[in-house]
Amino acid sequence: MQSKPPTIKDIAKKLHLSVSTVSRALRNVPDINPETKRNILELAEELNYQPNKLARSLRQNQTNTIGVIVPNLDYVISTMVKGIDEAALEAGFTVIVCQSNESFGREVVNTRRMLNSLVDGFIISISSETKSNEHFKVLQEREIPMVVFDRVIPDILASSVILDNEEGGFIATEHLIEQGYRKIAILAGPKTLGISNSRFKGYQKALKKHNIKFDPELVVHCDFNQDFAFFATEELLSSKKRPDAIFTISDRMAIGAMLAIKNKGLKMPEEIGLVGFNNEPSLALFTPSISSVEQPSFEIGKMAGKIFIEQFLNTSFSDIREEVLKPKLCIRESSMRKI
Amino acid sequence: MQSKPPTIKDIAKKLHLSVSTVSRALRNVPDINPETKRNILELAEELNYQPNKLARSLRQNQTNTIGVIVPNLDYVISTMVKGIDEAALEAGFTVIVCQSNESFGREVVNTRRMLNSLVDGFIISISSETKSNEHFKVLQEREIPMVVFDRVIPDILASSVILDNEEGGFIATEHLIEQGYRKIAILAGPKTLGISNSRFKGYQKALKKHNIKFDPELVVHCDFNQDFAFFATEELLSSKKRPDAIFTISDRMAIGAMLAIKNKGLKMPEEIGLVGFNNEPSLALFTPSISSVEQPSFEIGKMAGKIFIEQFLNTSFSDIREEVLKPKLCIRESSMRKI
DNA sequence: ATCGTTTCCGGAATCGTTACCGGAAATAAT
DNA sequence: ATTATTTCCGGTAACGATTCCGGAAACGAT
Repeated sequence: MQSKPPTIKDIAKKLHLSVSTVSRALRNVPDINPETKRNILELAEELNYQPNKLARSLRQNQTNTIGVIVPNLDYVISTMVKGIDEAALEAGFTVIVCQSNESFGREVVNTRRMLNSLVDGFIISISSETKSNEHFKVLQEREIPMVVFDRVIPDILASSVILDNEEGGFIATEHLIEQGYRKIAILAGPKTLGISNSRFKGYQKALKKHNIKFDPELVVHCDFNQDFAFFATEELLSSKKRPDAIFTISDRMAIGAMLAIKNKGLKMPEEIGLVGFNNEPSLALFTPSISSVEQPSFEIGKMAGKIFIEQFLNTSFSDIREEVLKPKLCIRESSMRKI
Repeated sequence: MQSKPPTIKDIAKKLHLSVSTVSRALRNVPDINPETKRNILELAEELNYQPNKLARSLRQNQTNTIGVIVPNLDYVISTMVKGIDEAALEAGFTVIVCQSNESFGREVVNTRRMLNSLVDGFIISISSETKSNEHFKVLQEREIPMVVFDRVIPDILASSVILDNEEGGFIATEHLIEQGYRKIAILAGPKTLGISNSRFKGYQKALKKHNIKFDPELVVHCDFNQDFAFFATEELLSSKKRPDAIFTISDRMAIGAMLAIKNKGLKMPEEIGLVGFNNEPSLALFTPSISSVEQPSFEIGKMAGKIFIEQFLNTSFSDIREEVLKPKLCIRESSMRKI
């Protein structure tokens, strides 16, 4: 009994019209008698007609779909994706999300697969492995719209929406300094990532401003990973130069650090301070609750989406935009030594 | 300078062949001279030819894409989706994920939109609002393959993969009983959801087995929501019949409950026990760490994916399968009163 | 009455691919 | 040598929509 979904042809036949007339009625174009249009729309409604998107996209060479490529779907990024989603929805676009799982290979594959006429363009946050940008240059040659966000791609001509990561590193560090901490360690992320370096730079800037000598031994580069952070912290705590505060550039790392601190039996915030980055909701639930740098994730995503749409609709060559949004410090128990 | 991507036609023209020959070479079909096939493949490689999926899908009336509709992307469900992803990848399928955000309306819309020739079938976990299943009956009439998982749809003929939720409720409750708790409250989810009721049933069964009288006042139905759970727990704790243990059917609710318990100044697990459901990773990080029922999420997803593929490839009418996987209790500090 | 303009519609090409049919050439069988 | 069978390839019609072109009918103006 399986009946195929009705097509434009079925409607045309039943009303003794041509497919072109039906097509005109179904879209919002002139050159159509209001009455016949009404008839067509009625029958379409009755048959529950739904246009075949494949056919339309094939013909129009346009899919009204944005390909979003992200390294993972953690709290921050999934919030950003929601922002993209909202911007897309408002413009009648659909979003397809692909995780690269921090793998360069999958990033390349995903880009290629989506490019096969599935999407009109891309909104991208690169994987931590990604160093080359060859696979994106192909897109540029074909003039396929592209916006990068969060983790941007160096040396590529595309609009970008990012957090002011340097500012984030700065306010976190300065806050610790103001709370009286002096030997502040940083758990920085992988050196390959721009966001790591920017946050690290902000850290250094804050130290300099307050005349605290920068000590390279208090810097640990490790993966965005709770376990790595745990071990790194253990090592820091048992070294001669035991820090009296730790700034981690992600919350996962902050949690790892906290576990190590608890293990060591140190009191927080009295003996050691801690500030994370991202402000994931669970931070408020720990004892002590953990301070963190909050970023406007949803807004970043939404802005990326809006810029994409804008550039897509602008047939004329639109300008490259670089949006930088400001972070905000969220102070909790883990770093509140002074009342 | 934007050059359109090469098509099968371009290849044909350059090699003075017909498109049908090229098409044959590009697929794995006989009726082709090995040498010409080699030539074609070489040129395709050189031009970096990628088949246009839209055209292929339009022609074949098949997209090799599975539409996955979920109420949200929390820890458990996103793990399940990863399982689906893996099964799909192995079979050469792509997955498109859509969140209904627990809204019936969006579920219907998403289903309809995806159905417009974007997907070959569905793997679904319904929203908590969903009561009617009309929008799925349409799928059945068109014989569109469909597998339900996690939260199943009542009264519909489709294969399903779920957790043994009754067993989950049972082992959690029995564990609390074995730890000496007697007045065990349950924060059950929305009454509309099958999983709520099953877990509740398991709870009752455990009480009965151990000859503990069931007390309806210790049952609270509320949303899967940390705040609701917080207030519900506050109320429970200040009532005459203050419970000495709480079983929540989700971890979010467990966290809410724990906050209320801490607020009240009760000692855990000495004065009150707590067991959650889902075993989210953060549970281990709280003090005290929270016990929870773990489900094999990835396996559930992967099995759903496999069954889908199987049914899709089986043109003959395949059997309805009902897979029920077993949960596992993960005991932590929040419920360990006896050593 | 003639010509020009609108208004409205149909025909046909097109998007890139696959599927079916048939036919020429080469090979095998009688 | 004739027939039968492979082997390999081309032509063409789909799939379902959009788009361009042109033309018939209706209307208006002179």
